[in-house]
Amino acid sequence: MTSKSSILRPDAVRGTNAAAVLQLLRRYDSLSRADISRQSGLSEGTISRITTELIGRRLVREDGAENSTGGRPATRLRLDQHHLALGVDIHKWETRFAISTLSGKLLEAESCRTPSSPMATLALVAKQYGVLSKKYGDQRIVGIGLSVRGLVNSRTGVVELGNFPDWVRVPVRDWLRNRLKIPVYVDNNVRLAAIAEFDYGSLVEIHNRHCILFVMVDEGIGVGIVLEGKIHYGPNDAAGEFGQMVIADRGAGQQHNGPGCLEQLASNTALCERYAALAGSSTPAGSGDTRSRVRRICQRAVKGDGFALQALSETCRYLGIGVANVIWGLNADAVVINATINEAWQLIAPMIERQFPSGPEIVNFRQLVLRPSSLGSEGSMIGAAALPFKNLFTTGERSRTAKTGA
Amino acid sequence: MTSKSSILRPDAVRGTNAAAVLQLLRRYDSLSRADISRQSGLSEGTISRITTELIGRRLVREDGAENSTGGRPATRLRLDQHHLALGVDIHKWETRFAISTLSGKLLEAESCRTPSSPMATLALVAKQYGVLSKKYGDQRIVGIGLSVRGLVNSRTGVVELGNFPDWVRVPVRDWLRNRLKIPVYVDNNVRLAAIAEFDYGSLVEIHNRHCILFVMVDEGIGVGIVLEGKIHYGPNDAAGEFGQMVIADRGAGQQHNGPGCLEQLASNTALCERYAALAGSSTPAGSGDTRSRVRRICQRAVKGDGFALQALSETCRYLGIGVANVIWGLNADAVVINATINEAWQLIAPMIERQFPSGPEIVNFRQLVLRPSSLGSEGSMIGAAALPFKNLFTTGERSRTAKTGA
DNA sequence: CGGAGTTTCTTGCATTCGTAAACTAAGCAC
DNA sequence: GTGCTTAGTTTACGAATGCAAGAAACTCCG
Repeated sequence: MTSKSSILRPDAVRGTNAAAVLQLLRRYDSLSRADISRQSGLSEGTISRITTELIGRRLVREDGAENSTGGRPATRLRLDQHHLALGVDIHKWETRFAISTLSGKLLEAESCRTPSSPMATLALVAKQYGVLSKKYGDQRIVGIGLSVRGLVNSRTGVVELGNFPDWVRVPVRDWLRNRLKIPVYVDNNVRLAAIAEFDYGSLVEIHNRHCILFVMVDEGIGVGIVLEGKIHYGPNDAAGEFGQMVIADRGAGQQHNGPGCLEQLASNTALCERYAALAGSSTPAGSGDTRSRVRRICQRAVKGDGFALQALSETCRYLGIGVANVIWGLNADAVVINATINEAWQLIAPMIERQFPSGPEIVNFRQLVLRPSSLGSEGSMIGAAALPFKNLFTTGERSRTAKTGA
Repeated sequence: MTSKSSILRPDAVRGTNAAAVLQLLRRYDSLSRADISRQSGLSEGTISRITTELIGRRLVREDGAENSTGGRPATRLRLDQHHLALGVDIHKWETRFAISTLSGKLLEAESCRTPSSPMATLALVAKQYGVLSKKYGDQRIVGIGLSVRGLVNSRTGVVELGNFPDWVRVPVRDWLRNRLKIPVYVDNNVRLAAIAEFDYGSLVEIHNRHCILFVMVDEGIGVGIVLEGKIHYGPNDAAGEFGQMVIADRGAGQQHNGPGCLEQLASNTALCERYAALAGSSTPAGSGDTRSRVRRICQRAVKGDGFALQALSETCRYLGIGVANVIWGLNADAVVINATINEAWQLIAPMIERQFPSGPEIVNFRQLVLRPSSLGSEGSMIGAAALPFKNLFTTGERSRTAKTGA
């Protein structure tokens, strides 16, 4: 396996380099051929040939000219907006749809209540695709990407165990692909948000980083690990469950989701319970879902409410310990937090950082960057809608999408 | 950065494929050209060209013929034993030297007391190289690999902070290279042992695995993370310090090597203290170094000694929690333990495994393999001695070593 | 206004790969 | 010895990149 996958063929070269060109255009939005040549190190001739191919495939588009700097003015190249993808983000109560371009811009978004059964949900996706496919004309939507909460096998496209009833071993990809005859991709929402943050987020410092921890806190805690620009899936597509990490062992027997694990100590639920315990039953703790309760706690903390501050501080202490644990092991150089408590970022950032050891001999935490997510709750959606384009940016994917248009 | 590193040139193809061929020969010891073609998927013609080049560079050698299976008998190919590397494993008290071949076999080993200062140690290495270089004749020793305990930057070859006095920012690589004019490589002992286990170890199940945790327990705890056959260094070459992971937070302020961290709970030192506390001062707990004390505890546990068993059990419980924490996050599919307590493997394996959650919905721990290290204390040495050959197995490294012999 | 200088982009040729297929080599079986 | 089978080599061909020459387009300056 290791041997076969590391084999190279001459025709794989073009694919890889074309992917690198597309990546550059995604990051810098607009570049001339000469710019690409300088950035990539490939010769101008090669870039010229690659771009004409990409323009022919309608992946890249010429877009006016730069001002001259004393010579022939450069032609601006951008990602073409021709190809579209349908992104679907399935929450517990709400399912959202969006159309996205190659550059990750969402053209239109729509949302509706999530049907009660998995199959009804898939049927809804199929119906929505039908409508949009007609609206945008022939062949423009090249694929569907779905974001699902829970355990997803992205290789088989099967939702093994969703975070909602009845989502057990649902063959999402095959069902939709057989019905709609277009490529379908499925992945976990945390990983998708992590990838979106890296590929389409606006945090400039992130792009140069080699090992990024993307921490999503909601009613659970999940971590997306981005290594050298690629997400780490693990052999069973189950990596990132650091929420189960035991950080406050009390001697009891170990079990799934036990009392001392990170998720039990630092999730939104934990924060709410902690606040309720402190403030007593006098405050309306039980109203609304967890997320809006957390928002209210944040607002009170910002105003100086002692109970809110204390609850937030304790929660962040545990979150900081958890993140620090992982940094010790992976030597991550960037941590991106996607959490409801980001609302009070100015307060929580130092609370988390306080748990990071410092000192002249501690090298793991040097140059570490801690940032709030730049995409917020849009992350999984953008990641989902980018899934059908993923191969273009990694292998160049010669055969599909092609149509050798023109 | 990401863009430049992902660029491919046509001439990089040969290097990559040659490296794949060498990897195959390393794993299977002996293969015919036809075998290599089948295993790699490359055509027979290409393999023929690659092997003649490798034979010319004295990296591969023909070695007799197989018995015929009805046609022309196959010519056996093996890694050539011509090129040698000097491996140096620096412990606190002892420094060991060994000569290794391309296939990772140690030809001769020698050891002596580690000098008190870093520079005296390097001078000793230089002297030893001089002796061996003469003994083995011209140019046969192509490089030196050093294994050092502590924080090592393998890119710069600088020992940032060794686990012995005065080893602070020692430019090991440059000092030796300038003096001896041959390539010098330095790395951390845990990572080297991890790589050795994967590349040269005899655990067959390990080779197919995608994410391996190599856990080394001594007076501290370090973890080597092997992803897709390559070790994870992290941006500052500081990954693997899971020994600092907090697993039993007691509310105290977080600090380096604090009381609740894995290393404090599951290292050899912790086991000794635990046993001493249980058995009281009646037993000779203080005699010998930690490692031999741990060996004695293991022997007693095997014989059924209650205190020894309890101490071992508690220690393994923590070790199991720590390993489980990492598996949740990385979804590793193999764990290799290199520890003094491996002596009582039959006892400790179930103690560790007891901390691994199981159940139909737990996918992270499915198909997980837990094994004792097959190389034991030899690991770092083998890894060190393999360092000078590393590039051959990854990029094919056309220029160096070459000499275009013959 | 026109030529020199400059920067951008394209095109033809040499080189380096791998594949496919023809071809040589070497053993077995009858 | 003749066919059959497997192993290994060689040659023609297609696909990439780099290099260098040339075409294109704009500025500057006399």
